[in-house]
Amino acid sequence: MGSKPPIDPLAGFHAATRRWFAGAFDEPTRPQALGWPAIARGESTLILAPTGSGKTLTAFLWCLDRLMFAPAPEKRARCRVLYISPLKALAVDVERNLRAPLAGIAQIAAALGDAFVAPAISIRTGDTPQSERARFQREPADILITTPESLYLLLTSNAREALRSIDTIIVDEIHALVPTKRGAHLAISLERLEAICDRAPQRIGLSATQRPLDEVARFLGGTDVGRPFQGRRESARRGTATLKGSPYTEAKIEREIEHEFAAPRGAVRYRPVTIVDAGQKKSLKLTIEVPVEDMARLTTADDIPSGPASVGDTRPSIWSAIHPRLLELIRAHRSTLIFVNSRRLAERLAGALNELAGETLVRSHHGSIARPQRVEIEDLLKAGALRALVATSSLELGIDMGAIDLVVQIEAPPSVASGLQRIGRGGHQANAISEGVVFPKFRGDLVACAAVAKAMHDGAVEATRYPRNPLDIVAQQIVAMASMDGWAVDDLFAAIRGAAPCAELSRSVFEGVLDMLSGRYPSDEFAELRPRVTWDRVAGTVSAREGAKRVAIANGGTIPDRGLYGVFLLGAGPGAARVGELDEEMVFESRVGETFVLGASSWRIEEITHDRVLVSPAPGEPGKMPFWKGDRAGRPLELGLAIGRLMHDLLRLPAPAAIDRLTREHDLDARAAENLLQYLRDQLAAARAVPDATTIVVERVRDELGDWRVCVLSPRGGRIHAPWAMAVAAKIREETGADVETLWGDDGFVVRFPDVDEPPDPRLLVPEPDEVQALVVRQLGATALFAAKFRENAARSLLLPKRRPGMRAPLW
DNA sequence: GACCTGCTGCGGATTG
Repeated sequence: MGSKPPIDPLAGFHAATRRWFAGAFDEPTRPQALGWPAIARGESTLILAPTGSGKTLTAFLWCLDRLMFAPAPEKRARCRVLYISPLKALAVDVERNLRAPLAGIAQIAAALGDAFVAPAISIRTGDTPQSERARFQREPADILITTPESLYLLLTSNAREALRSIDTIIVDEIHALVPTKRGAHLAISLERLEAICDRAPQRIGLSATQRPLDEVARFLGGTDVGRPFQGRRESARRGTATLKGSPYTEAKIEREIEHEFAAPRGAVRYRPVTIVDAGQKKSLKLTIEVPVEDMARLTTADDIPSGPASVGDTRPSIWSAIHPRLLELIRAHRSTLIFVNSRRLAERLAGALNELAGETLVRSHHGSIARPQRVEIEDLLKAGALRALVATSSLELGIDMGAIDLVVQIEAPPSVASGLQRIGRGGHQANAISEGVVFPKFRGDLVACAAVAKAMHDGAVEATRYPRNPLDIVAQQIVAMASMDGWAVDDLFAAIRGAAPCAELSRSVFEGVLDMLSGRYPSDEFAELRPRVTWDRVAGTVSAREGAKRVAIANGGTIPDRGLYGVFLLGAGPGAARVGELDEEMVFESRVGETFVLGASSWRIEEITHDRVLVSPAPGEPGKMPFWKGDRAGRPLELGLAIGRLMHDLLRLPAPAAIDRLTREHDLDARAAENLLQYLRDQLAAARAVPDATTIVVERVRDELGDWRVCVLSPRGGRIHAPWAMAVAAKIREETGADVETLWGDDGFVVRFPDVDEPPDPRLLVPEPDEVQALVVRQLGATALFAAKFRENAARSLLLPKRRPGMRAPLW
């Protein structure tokens, strides 16, 4: 850790590898120079490597060297390197990026007269045809490139035999997986792999800037308890001991859940992982630009309709000032990448810019655009053939986009980490400065932009944390594991606990999952659920029941289905000409003959079937803007507090000093700084207080119906405000009997009191710290959020196995 | 009044 780079990081490589590298590059990048020694020593290694720092070779060059110049093993033990990407597009890109070094090194080795093996590479994702899947099983490649979901499927099929010889695992863009259930799912898959491997594989993780790196390293390495050391007979004996104890009372479960979150980490032994922090602070040139004099008094009308409801609407809008300025920036640069925070805005902005330009200068890119079109757009951008692209976070990570020389961010990015990722997508040739311009949309947004800019310069990314004890993931993996092997309960428990997210899983909660999977439900209401496994408590074993494997395979993975309709070109062949997808509700509100916009092009609806929308192109025609319901990101608490501190400080500075600080430390242009200060003055005049890191502002108003509404203003973000609003609703019901409606967001929450004459008591809005948890727990079950999350968790636990592959899954 | 809510992936084994 932190060791000095050796004199020549290439010294240990074969002569051909060295020569090829020296011919292709000036010198190793920092991640390569620092990472290779640890990899060469065979240590599991986490490398923090910025994009564009040659991370493919950082992770792979030792593998390639070894695969080419070590004697080839027998055919069935051929597969030795496993590469895991969170994105299919990145998997394809990596395969392409490996070709040049393989060919180059081979050529030099041939010239030198040295014997070498030409390693075979195989990609396995959802796009891989059946024939190739079968071929991999017959003739394993030396390097397998795959996704977390496909790895799970491989481990749950006969193809897993080819994985036993794997000695190196590379997890790319690991930061995108760590804080998610997708990551927890992968962590257990890695333990399943570890359990079948001839020897424990070396794990190599590649990460963007993250904090704390220890947490990411624990995730990568897992724990030592995972490897089942005990014989099965002994396991069985210990299994019987748990039979006598009565299973669960509600109080016991509550204590267990409490314990899960409070358990000290001391007892767990994590596998050693060498951390190589090769991140270097990238030079950022940021500007927060406000293209109007006064954001509170907008004069010009926006001439771009934003949907059917606003046709003919000419409300003043900041967009009419942003659009021309954006066009100016695009025309002054080679390739501009514009990030927005929603798909709808991506479409609208691309359309507006093209209209203003009088040509198709700009395309849009987001999760609802069909993959072939996205690939085409990405290629154009990579080649520098596209002047500008409006994207959501779909382009935040993954393949390198060398040609971009300007990144624009519309409104504050969702977090400091994503802001850094996004601005870093520009100018990422070694040591180039990343240039970014941020346009706030409204005055409150301006404050957030200012706080993020400073935090980005400081590299103050939000702390990352992997989920603890995700029982839905545990359930799914247990079914998959049992469908492949009979397991002693102790071994199963140990294997699951090898994954860092489950390292502190308690025995009784684990057995609770087994209870559920084996059909022991707390109520007859659930009796129709089919048990997936048989748990023999006397023998201490778990085995699969009929059909378990099919369910595990057809419902694997963690990403919830959204019930989207596919959009296809009318008359095109099956599978071909997919344009993208639309939200269920959007489709229900649409009729044949209407036009809508997708991918910055217009389409006419020709037919709507039960699972797809058939369209024909309608170039040049105005269309309505689709909407999609995504998950709300929710501002991280750390960013919320940074915003709060900034407001607090600014209020206590004389105006000239505040302006000075905003322009010098927060990258605001002069108009932006003046607008921000005016905003704070206006808020002070209106409410005599500004919400900040230490002040919460409560405002009471009567709405149009005469009902009381109470607004609680705080910058702490939706992740805090949601449970806070729930606690408030519970408290109000318990103390006054009234059922209130609540609404929350990143800047506070609103409570509506129907049929109440008296102005509500503000003390109801601020529950005591020691009552909050109980209030939230009481309220939670009645919320729509809980219902949605419960449904997702049930699906991940394989309790809702209704999905048919390739078919739209309706949400009701 | 003004701004108006992300992304990621996706059967295997066998039969005819």
